[in-house]
Amino acid sequence: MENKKRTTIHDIAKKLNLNASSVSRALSGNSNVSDATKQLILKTAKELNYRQNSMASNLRKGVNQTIGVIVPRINQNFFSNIIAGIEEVTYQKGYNLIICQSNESYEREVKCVNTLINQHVSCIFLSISADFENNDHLKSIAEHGIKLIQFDRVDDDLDTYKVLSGNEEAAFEVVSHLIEQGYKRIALLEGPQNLNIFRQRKAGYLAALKKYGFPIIEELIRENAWTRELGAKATEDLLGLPEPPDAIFASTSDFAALGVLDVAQIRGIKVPQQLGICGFSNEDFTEITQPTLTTVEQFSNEIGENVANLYFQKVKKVPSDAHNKVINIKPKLIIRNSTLKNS
Amino acid sequence: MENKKRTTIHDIAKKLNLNASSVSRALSGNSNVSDATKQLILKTAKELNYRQNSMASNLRKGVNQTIGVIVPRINQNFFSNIIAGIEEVTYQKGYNLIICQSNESYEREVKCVNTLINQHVSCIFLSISADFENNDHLKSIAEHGIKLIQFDRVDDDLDTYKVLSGNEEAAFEVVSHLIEQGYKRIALLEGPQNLNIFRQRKAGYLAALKKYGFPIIEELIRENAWTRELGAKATEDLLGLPEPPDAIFASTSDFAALGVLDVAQIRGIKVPQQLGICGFSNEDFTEITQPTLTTVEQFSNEIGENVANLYFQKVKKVPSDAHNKVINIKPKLIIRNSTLKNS
DNA sequence: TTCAATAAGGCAATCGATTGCCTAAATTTA
DNA sequence: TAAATTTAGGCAATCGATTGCCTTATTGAA
Repeated sequence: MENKKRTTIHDIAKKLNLNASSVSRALSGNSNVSDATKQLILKTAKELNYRQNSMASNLRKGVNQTIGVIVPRINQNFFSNIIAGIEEVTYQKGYNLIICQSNESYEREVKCVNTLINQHVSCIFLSISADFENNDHLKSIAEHGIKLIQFDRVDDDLDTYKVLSGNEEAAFEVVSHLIEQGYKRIALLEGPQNLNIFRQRKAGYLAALKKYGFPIIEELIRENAWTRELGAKATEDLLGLPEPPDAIFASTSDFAALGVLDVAQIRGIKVPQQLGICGFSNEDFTEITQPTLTTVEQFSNEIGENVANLYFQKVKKVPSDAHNKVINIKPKLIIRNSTLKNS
Repeated sequence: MENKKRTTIHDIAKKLNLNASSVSRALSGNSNVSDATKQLILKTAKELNYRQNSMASNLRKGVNQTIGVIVPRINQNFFSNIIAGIEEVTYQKGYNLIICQSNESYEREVKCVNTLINQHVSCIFLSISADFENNDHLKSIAEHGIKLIQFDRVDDDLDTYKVLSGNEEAAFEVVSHLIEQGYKRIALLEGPQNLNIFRQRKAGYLAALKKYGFPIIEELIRENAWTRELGAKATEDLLGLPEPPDAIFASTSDFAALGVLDVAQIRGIKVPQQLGICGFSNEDFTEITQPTLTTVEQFSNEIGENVANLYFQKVKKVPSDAHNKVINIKPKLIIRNSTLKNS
């Protein structure tokens, strides 16, 4: 049933008593083929159901219209929206996407990189995994003549184009907003500090405290609270302090903020009156909770579009220029009820 | 700075005064190479930073360890979870994934298929777009010797392996549950009927009504309500009827159910006492709403895993057998407060 | 010591498309 | 009409890896 043999340009050539080179030229719209034979070739190509073999073509031409994308998890809103944004642009350009997920594992990230190198992709778009160890694998990308664009979670030490979200500014805005709403003891749920994004968010938190002359209270800063459960657990701890916080900034994610809200509801603590809560990323559910959650919109789709456009407009064209350039996608503070103490 | 030339097996051969064939054999772990030279080759391969060119290898071997996936939208939870499930399996097998989104457009779906055919992927996993027109493009997949597995939204006319969610059974269960809770006039928000999944959900709805001897009331069945906004609009209409429904089954999605809930809250209608609401797909937010939403869990991750396993266990091995086989992933009714009138 | 069997590795074709170079025919120009 | 130029299309190498076949060299058996 299955035609194992696919038709090649040689089949077309044989049928028309021509040489494969003419067929190739006709199909690629090249000159040096008369209009009559060109039409004939196109017609028989259609008849024989011919499809170009991209592998052969790419091999010969030494290029590959394929881009590799590595993200920690495909099925996280933030990343799947970035991928959607990337895909929108690359599709227009006729490029293919090979998508890999590192599952937050360094080992697996290395394997993904190796696979993509073997595939000779023309560029890799990467957001590093949570247990990032070192950038040897990223260096080897360049060694094999492959471009690299980092986004969101990046290795600062590496000299590549980067597309970032303004994490520090956003966190600064969040904390400023909390302070202006009258909150006095603001706790921070922070993520793994080997990731730039969490370092930056913490920096923004600290900068805002400093600006307003607030003291830095170490016991109000909690590490590794990035799931709903961990957010809840950290909140239990915080609320058990002799001097508990009156606001919690879940800088890790909206899920952590949800965990905070869970605990507040269980304990009958009024949000935002007794406790202010702010998350990060503007997940869908943040406008459904009671009260609705203040959060930060990161424009993930735009981040993806920018990454892809960066490749086509800069990296692909002027490779030597592709160093240490950073694009910042400015996030936006979305103020909702969970922090509106004053209103 | 960039080493444009990547090392090939010929470079290694030249350096060691060997023939490329020996290098190839050594690297592929083949016999016919002495252990001494094999070690030598592996060592120099590492020194020269050699990476196999998958394109060349695939071309020669006539195979391609790549699978194409086409989904309506990458950034929809249901689909991104399926992709994550697929990726988990294919990654283990050393296969790559090329992911495309049709954006619910038939034209674009056709283009995606063509791209994947050109890429010589070994199999395509597909869920059809909402404005599906005909299956010509799907037929051409087989004509080019490429396997096809359909999942979730499938073309029934086509003779392929399929992985489905038990939509009809699930809808039947939903409506039975509503009836058992004492709801008397149950409305249906339905999706485009050219998609099998929505036809099946409607069939389940009708079957349940029939079983319980309930009449089919056409004015309670509303088409194309699959977003939050459209769900809200349909609800406004329904509640404006002389005899409004006392339950609404948003078979299209949880988002539509959310729209229903919006309207109920605006109008001060008590859920579940005055109006029962049930959604579909078990989105994260359904357990956050007030009241929590009854819905259907589809186990999207498992669907993805099944699709991929199907390929490796059946389709790849016994191609001739790959016809008209259907795997059903049984969904589960998640009963929450929005339909618990009795309790 | 001789012959057979095995091991090690080279040669060259192949996968399918592309492209530089060359030739023959057709067309233009002088 | 002859020379110059353009056009059409063939030839063969190439991209990098693989593999069937063949040739030596080596080992073992008789």
